[in-house]
Amino acid sequence: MNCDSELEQIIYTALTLQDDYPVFCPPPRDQTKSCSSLFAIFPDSYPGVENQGILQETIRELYSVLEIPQDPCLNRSMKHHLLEPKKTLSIGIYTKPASNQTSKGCKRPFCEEEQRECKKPRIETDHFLPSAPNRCRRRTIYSKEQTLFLQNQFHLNPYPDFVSRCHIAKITGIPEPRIQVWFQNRRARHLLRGTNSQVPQEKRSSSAEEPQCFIFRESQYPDLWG
Amino acid sequence: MNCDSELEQIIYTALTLQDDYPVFCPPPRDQTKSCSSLFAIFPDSYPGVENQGILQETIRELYSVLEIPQDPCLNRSMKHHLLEPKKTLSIGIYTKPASNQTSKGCKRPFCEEEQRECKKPRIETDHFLPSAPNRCRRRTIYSKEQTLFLQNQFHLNPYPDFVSRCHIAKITGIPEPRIQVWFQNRRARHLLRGTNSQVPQEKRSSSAEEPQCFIFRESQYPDLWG
DNA sequence: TTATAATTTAATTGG
DNA sequence: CCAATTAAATTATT
Repeated sequence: MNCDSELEQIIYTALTLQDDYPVFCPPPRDQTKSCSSLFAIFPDSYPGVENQGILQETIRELYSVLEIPQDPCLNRSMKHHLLEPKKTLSIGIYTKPASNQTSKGCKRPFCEEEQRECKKPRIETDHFLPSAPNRCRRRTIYSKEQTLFLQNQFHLNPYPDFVSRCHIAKITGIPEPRIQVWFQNRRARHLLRGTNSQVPQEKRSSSAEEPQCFIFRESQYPDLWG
Repeated sequence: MNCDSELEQIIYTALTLQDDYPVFCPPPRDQTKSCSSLFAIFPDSYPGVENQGILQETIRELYSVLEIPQDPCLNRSMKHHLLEPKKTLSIGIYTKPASNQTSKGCKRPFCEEEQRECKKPRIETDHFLPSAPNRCRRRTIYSKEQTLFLQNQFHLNPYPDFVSRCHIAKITGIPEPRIQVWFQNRRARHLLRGTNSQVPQEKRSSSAEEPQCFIFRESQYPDLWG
């Protein structure tokens, strides 16, 4: 896979995260300044990438659609891919130092107490947090076709790396962090780990060998492409 | 609480699991060899525990009563407590490498397909597995006193940890996994949908402070002590 | 039918 | 990444 196609995958997957981030990230303090300050963090050039202009534009669109606030909330795999210095695709997104607000690296939506209240029907919780639509994301249900596809992918490789998860995310339309969680839970339930059996038995694929070839033909999962 | 009393609690609780494991674990292939091969997995000594002989004997009894097959099926909390290397109470139960049968680490009773069949009225499932009495455990009923005690404990702390659940299990005679399920269901019913009030409202106890003191005086629950 | 035990699964936390 | 546990939703029993 060349750089451009990989970049395309990553950006596409990042775009699918947009449903997550309005929940995870509080809105920026000053809406008027958010855009300019946000775009200012991009470097002027990205060595190793050919179409600089398109890349810049795509990244701006990426951030705009994601509604990433001053402190970008990317998950670890995302950060790793975007910030990895040795990759030829190193983009280099920098985060501004937190000013006054205690910006926690928020992969998690809320602290413990807020989480408690989140479980209640929310009668008295909406007198603040004006723009937050619904702070409770929980419990997304995947369709039959999505689950079937995930199960098939799990059978092929129960340990997909970030790029593979991006592929799966693109096909299923599920954000990549949800894919990651799904595989974690699936491994916990259906993969006996740690115990002794040295039978082949769905093992973590060796990092040395080529990642397993996934079946991404549309004809096999027409419902996902409806 | 010293090591011996904690060990006593854990072992007692493990013994109360006996009703669960004949369902969770398939019977060993060869009944005549199960005992000897089972006892062989114990180490010769347990550093940090005083009464080695009594401990050995207790563990043998533990395994015997639990009818644990070659691949012990302990739930995760149990494994964590029994295998935790830094605990002074580290017992160190080893599992034999699986020989020919595909032994799964089963917290769940059956695999996915078998699990499906369990939900059905079971018409065709009993032509094999001769000694299994009833593969569907479901629906234990707790006595008035047990329920009352659980409710009181729930009022004191709706989130008991493993050790606390072991205490409750010992007093009530209910296996620890059932205790856990009971608290989960209780929280779902009486904690979350409480549209009523942000008053003290039964919150998860902070991990910093001492775990709440449970009332374990026999005089309060005479019926539980026969 | 209601109450509730049990099951499944996505999500969270901490290491 | 894993282990443990949670809430949410559902299933199923009494």
